[in-house]
Amino acid sequence: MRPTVHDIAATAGVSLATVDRVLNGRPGVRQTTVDKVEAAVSLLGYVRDVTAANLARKRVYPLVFIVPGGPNSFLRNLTAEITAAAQRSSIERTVIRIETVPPFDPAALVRVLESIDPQTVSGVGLVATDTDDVTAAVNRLVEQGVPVVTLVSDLPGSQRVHYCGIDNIAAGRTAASLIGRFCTGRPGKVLVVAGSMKLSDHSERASGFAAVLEAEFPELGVIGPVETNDDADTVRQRVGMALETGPEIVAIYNLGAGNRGLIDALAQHGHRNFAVVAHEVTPHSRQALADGVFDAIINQDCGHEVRSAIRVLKARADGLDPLTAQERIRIDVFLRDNLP
Amino acid sequence: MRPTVHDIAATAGVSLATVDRVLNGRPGVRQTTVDKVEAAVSLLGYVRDVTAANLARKRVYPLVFIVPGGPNSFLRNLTAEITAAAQRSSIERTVIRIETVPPFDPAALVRVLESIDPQTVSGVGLVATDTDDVTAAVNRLVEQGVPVVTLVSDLPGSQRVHYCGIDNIAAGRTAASLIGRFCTGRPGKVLVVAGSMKLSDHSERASGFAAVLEAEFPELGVIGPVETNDDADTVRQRVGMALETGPEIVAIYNLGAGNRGLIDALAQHGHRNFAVVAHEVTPHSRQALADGVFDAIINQDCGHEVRSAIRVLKARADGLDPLTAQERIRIDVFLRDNLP
DNA sequence: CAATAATTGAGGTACGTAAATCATAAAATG
DNA sequence: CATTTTATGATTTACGTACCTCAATTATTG
Repeated sequence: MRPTVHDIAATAGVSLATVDRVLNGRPGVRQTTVDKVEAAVSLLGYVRDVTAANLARKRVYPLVFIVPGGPNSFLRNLTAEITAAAQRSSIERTVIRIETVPPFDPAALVRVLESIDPQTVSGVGLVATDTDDVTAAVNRLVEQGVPVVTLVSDLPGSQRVHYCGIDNIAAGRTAASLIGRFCTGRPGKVLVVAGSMKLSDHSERASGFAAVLEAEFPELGVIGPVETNDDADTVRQRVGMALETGPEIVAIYNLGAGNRGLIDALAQHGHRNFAVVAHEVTPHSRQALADGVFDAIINQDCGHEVRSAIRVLKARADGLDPLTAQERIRIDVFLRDNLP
Repeated sequence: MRPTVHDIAATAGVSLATVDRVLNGRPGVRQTTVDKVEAAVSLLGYVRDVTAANLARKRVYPLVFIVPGGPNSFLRNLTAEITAAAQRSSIERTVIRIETVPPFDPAALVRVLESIDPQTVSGVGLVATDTDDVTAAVNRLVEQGVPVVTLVSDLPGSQRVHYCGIDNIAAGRTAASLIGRFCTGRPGKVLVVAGSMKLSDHSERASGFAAVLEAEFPELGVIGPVETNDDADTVRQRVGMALETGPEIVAIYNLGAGNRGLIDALAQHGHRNFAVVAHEVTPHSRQALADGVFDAIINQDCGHEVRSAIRVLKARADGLDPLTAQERIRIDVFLRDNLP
């Protein structure tokens, strides 16, 4: 049987009340007594029964998630996963509030971050735009004792306690490997389409992609990245233009959203056997992969990301270190045949 | 606040004891009273607080896992994951016993299955050999009320309550897609290496692979599958022989274990730019991928499989339906650049 | 109708922890 | 040394559920 607080009290030769004071960092215990209790804890290998503790203290974790609005399928899916997590609230003792902000609007993000009350909120998750004002607002929250995690897109210079998302440099490198091999020696250009270089996930993908292409597939050059603000119509126009004016294009890497626009552009153009790699499984991209319009999709499981974010925030709210090694989000590579 | 048994008792107009009798299926309650209580439950949306319930009943789940022994890296890793889960036992209220059996020995597997006491064991997980005697032994256990799950390799004709592993037909198809694309039009033969066609995972991969290759890449033919019993030395010999006598080989798909032997054979042969796809990330296969000897690795995360198996067995032991949709194990595709 | 059986209520204890109160003991202060 | 402060002990209640006992009520049977 695993040891309980009673066992600790007995072996340390102190009362239950003192054990409780030590374990929960309450004042009024001499250092020598603290040491005695901690010795007993490590001797017996005591671990607090978190479920019993939560039961006793009626703990809840009020969390806030900030997600950009707009039609982006991936972000809507992310929001749906947060909502699903909110519905498990009663089981997980979380109280989740979702704040929607206009996309590509750092100022709005900052306003929401500043409206958060450190007294009543025990953790914040956000999809960040990598700008100085957002970084500052995040740092301010963290300094007030509110753990903040970034989702999908990181804020590398900030004090955020964790990033819940894929390694985007590796994702870009993977895309380059795939495109390079799918083209096998055929020289030409790769059109790179991005949403915004202000999003660190996009800029990281672009740099990883360019690095591998240059090093391993010198016969392929890069056109772009073309910025589209993740708008499908813009993607359609820019890709259409590029395909007409650049006959040497043999592959396309869309590292941002707006896959619908890419699919439309390719349909208009009459397929010229491009190698096409895109990001995120959505209804449209899934269909394109099944139809052979896309060759591969690089995906991040946003359900995993949300659940990981919640675990990390809860752990930090309790002053624990989350097992960071177990919270790594994998880069999924989907071909037509392993699409779930 | 979420409703408690007290709330149920109050709205149903019965005592706490009666609510308890209904919720836990204890006898001695009139049907009309049962209905009243159940009406209150669904009216208030009551969900039992599992943590409090487990605390009160001091529930433990004694589980048995049966894994083949031998040097197979993947299976050793699987065993390590089960051991890791066993170390979380006190938290998860499981008591896990690991039984090691000789590999490729159905009779030994049957003996262990028959030694299991349905009274004291609340669930069993095993890596199955797909033979009739094993199927029969599994069915006997299930009929005695012990839920059984298969890990890694399924037992399709049996009564096992769940299969914790990847879709191996899809895995084979994915391998074919990758090899087909990596060869882009270059005609030739693909050498297929397997452990044993008695393992349903291996035979399913082989059939998925052959199907896609025939349908989509008619310029590529199949040699094999060569059976090796997952022994690295045998793999080395058989691959070496094949490469010498079959100069038209352009790609290799090892759908079984023994990657070490494959790597050795390729090294001896002096690389002739084969497209090589193998299964499972192990220290050797990881190195081979990094070195460019392998082009892709198809992987299943055995940590996920073990955790999923435990969740399913616990749920079934409590008479609950596990959320099968959430227990699907993904097919990971790793290239050099997205290897974790 | 009485005897018996089936059903329900009332109340308690337990699980492991949190958190509070109040009394007592020890240490520090003047 | 008396007084104040600080530490500690002893005890209790609570969280939501399980499970037990015993008494009381209601149905069912002969």
